[in-house]
Formats: sequence, C-alpha cells, structure tokens
Amino acid sequence: MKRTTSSGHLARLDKLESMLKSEDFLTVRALSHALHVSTRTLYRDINILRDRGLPIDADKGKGGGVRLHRSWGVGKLSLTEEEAVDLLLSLAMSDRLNSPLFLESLQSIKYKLLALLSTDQKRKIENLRSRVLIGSSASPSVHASYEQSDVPICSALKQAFISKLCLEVSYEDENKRETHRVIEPHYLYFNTPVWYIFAWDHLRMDFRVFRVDRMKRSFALSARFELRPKQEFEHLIETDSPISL
Amino acid sequence: MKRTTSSGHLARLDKLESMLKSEDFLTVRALSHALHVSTRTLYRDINILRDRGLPIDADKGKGGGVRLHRSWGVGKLSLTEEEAVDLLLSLAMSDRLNSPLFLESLQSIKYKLLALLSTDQKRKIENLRSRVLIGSSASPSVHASYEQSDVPICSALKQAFISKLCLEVSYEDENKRETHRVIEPHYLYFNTPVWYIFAWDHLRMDFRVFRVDRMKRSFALSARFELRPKQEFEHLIETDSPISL
DNA sequence: TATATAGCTGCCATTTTGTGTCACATTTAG
DNA sequence: CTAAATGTGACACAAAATGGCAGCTATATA
Repeated sequence: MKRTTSSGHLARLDKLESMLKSEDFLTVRALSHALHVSTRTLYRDINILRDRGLPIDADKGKGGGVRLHRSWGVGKLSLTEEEAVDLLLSLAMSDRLNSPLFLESLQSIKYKLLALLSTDQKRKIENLRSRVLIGSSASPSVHASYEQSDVPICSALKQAFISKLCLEVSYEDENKRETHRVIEPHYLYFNTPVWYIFAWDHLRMDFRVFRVDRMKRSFALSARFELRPKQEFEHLIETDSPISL
Repeated sequence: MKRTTSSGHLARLDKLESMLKSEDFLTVRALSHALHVSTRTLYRDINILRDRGLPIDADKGKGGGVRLHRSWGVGKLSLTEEEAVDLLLSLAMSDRLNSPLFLESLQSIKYKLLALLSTDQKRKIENLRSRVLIGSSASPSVHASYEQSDVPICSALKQAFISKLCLEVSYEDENKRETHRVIEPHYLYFNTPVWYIFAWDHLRMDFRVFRVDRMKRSFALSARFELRPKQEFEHLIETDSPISL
C-alpha cells in the first residue's frame, strides 16, 4: 500500500503550489511552518517551482512575502479527447446562444484548447463542428411540447453521430404514434431548447427530421454510413447557420 | 547557473509524461534507454505518474508495452482565475439550456476544475453562482425585439456584478425613451436569449428589472453596494430557478 | 507445450539528492 | 538604525532514488 502521494517531495511541491494559489500573500516563514520544513528548504522548493515556470513574485522587506504573480493560473486541467471535443462544441454553441456576458474568457479558452490539439484532432473536431447547426429560436408551440431527454438516449445518439454509425430508434411522431426505425444521423440541429437530427431514414428511404426529445429508445448499431452533403438536407432547415469555432 | 530543469527527477517525470503522450506504444526498455535510467527506475517513475492520476495502460507479453489510456492526448490546459470562473458559470448554464447531448463530459470537466480551485476560489464562485438565475423560455414578443449587446457594455456590467460595484447606465425603456441611471446589479437572470439585471435603481429608489440588450452605455463606478437577499426580488421573477454547480 | 517477450514487485548495497543549521548579503518599511 | 523579509552559499547528515538481481504473472508465437 502506498502512503499519500508518491514521493513526499512531490506532494509537498503540489501543496505549496496550491497554497500559493489560494492565499494571496504569505511569508516563507509561515509556509515553512505549514509544510513542516525549514525556511531554507522552502526557498529551495520555491526555486524549483520557479524553474518549472510558475510566476512567483516576492516582496522583500517588512510586510513582504511571496505570492503568485497577478493573473495566475488555476492549475493544470488535463482533459480526455472526448472532454475536449465536447467542451469545444459547447463553447461554440454558447457563443451562439448566450449573449456575451460570461463569454469573454471562453474565446481565450477556446484558443488555448485548440493549441493543445494535434492537427488530427483538430480536423476531427472541424468535421463534427460542420455537422452541427444552430437555429435562431424555436416556435412557442415547440417550446410547449418540449421534454428533457434521457441521458442514455443521448449517449447512444452522440456515439452514432460522432462515429457515423446507424442508429436504431423508437420514435414517437407528432400524433403520438410510436414507430421503430433505423436512421443515419448525418446532421444535428439545435433550436433552443430542442435538438433535431437530420437523418436518412432506412424505413421511409428518404431524408427525415427527428426531434431528439421524441426518441424513446435508441441503440447504436455497428454499421457505418457515408456522410451525405449538407445541401441534401438544406430544404429542411429554416435558418441555416452552422456554428463556427 | 542551474542545469536543465529543477531537480532532475521532476524533469525526467515531465519528459516521460510527454513521451507517453506523443508515441502510442513504447516498451519500458526503450523508455529507460531514452531517459538514461534502469528499467527498474522507470517502473518506479511510471507508478509515480499513475499515482498522480495519469491513466497509463500496459500490455504484457510480446508486442506489448506501455501507453496512455485510449483516447488521451490533450495536453494540460492552464487557466486564469477569470477564465475558470467564466467557464464554470457557462458550464452551469449550458447544463440548464442545452439538452444533454454534448454535456456528458462537461460534468467531469466541472469536477476536475473544481478540484483545482482553492476553497477561497470555490466560495467566491459559489457566491456568484447563486446570483445568476436561469429562466425557462422567453416569450415570442421578447424574442422578436431582441438585439445582441455590445461587448464593452457587457464587460462593464460583468465587472460591476462580480465586484458588487454601482453601475452607471443609459437605458432605453419599452417606449424607446432613453434614461440615465445608477443601478446596483444584484442578480442576473437569463431567459434565452435575453439577460436581465435585477437591480436597485438609485433614480427610482426601488427594485427594477433591466434588459441587458436595452443598455446603450454602461460604466462601472467605484462605489460598492451591499447585496440584498434574493427574496426582495422574487416577485419580479416568473420562473425562479437558480443554476446549480 | 515450450520459449521468448514484456510488465511488475521485493530486497539491498550504493549513490545521489534533499534537508537543517548557520553565516551572511540585500532590500524595504517605519 | 532596526526589524522583517527575501535570498544564497557551505557543510554534515538524513532520506530518497537508483541499479542489480531474483522471481512473479501474463501474452504471443513457434
């Protein structure tokens, strides 16, 4: 069984880093007490953190101390690829949906994230992005009939959409009739607060639009489909406005 | 003068981490040669990285090796405090607005982000969060009259809201009359796609609701205000539903 | 089944590095 | 000037990392 975190030294450096992040002015003496080491050791630790790129400011003399430089980072967030994709798409959507109140920083986050991605990953996201369309606003009647979808349904749909897999769905149409279909989810269309799927319907052998909140069950099949150009669906959209990264 | 990076051990761990990120299948023997240490040491390093949360997979037997868990590859994102705050609030709002299509990962991002924050920062965000309310849907007439706000106006408003500063605004009311006021922005209310401010109006000496997109100019003053309880504004809200982190 | 490969762990002598103490330099506020 | 603070150098000592080595399990291949 392991102790706390790895080697003790690393753990202390982590702790020091977060202490510098939280409080805004501390003396080395105080920090050394808190971490149960001598001040000499703490100076050495601080130098290590500085070498690793942390912008630690220090004020000498009475009333001085050490702190992280203004506009300090919040720590390093590591994301999985799926998380990065979801985040970028959500940021792009927020861009379109919310007025720019809390969105200033989201631009810079977007660029930071994009900088971290490989060209492969960026191309992948770009492909997805172009398959997500955002509308202006839903009609009142749509609003009235809207129901929140279950997470499992969304999960299968998302997987099928991303991997271009056929999707088996139970769909309840406007007249409450439930039908069973196999569809190819080509494009997603969001019209607050409703998601639509522009799909090729294997049952009707034609392009159809489905409301995600009307899907009762869904299951991603293993069969792949080839993406059809957006133009073939355009007549189904009122306000065509693809989101942009 | 220092040598390479800090302590040698840390530098090697960093290097190992980035090597695992870039290549996708490496044997411990190869890695140990590349880093000029014994295989035994490398196994120990790998354990340290695992303890620190890196999802390192290993395949035993011929053709095996170590690699980062499938679907990894995004590096570490460092955010400023403002970016973290904006991101958390946006995630919380997306949670409420978008149906759960691309939002599964956003939950885990949220938790990762919260884990990085100090208790001070978390408390600060929690305070802000409780002052942002989300409505269900705007009426069609509101939709029709909606105009996108300018970024500078939003910037001043945001600053005043966060720091609890009085705000000087030029406001154009329903009848297109422009008035000049000083308000205290206590609460924000979002009803897609419109932001409202619940404020104490120094001109009328009463609680008033302002539409952000009707603000023509805004300027944050240096005077602070004391937050009034949400209850005093409740009669102004139709659907009271604070967002949750 | 046997063999080679590759991940993984425990033990221990050896080497390296981290640590504390002390001395001393430097800057700053009162 | 004095006190409080950052910062560095040197040295003995303690602690941790390292490298072999022996031995384990799991997997692919002949």
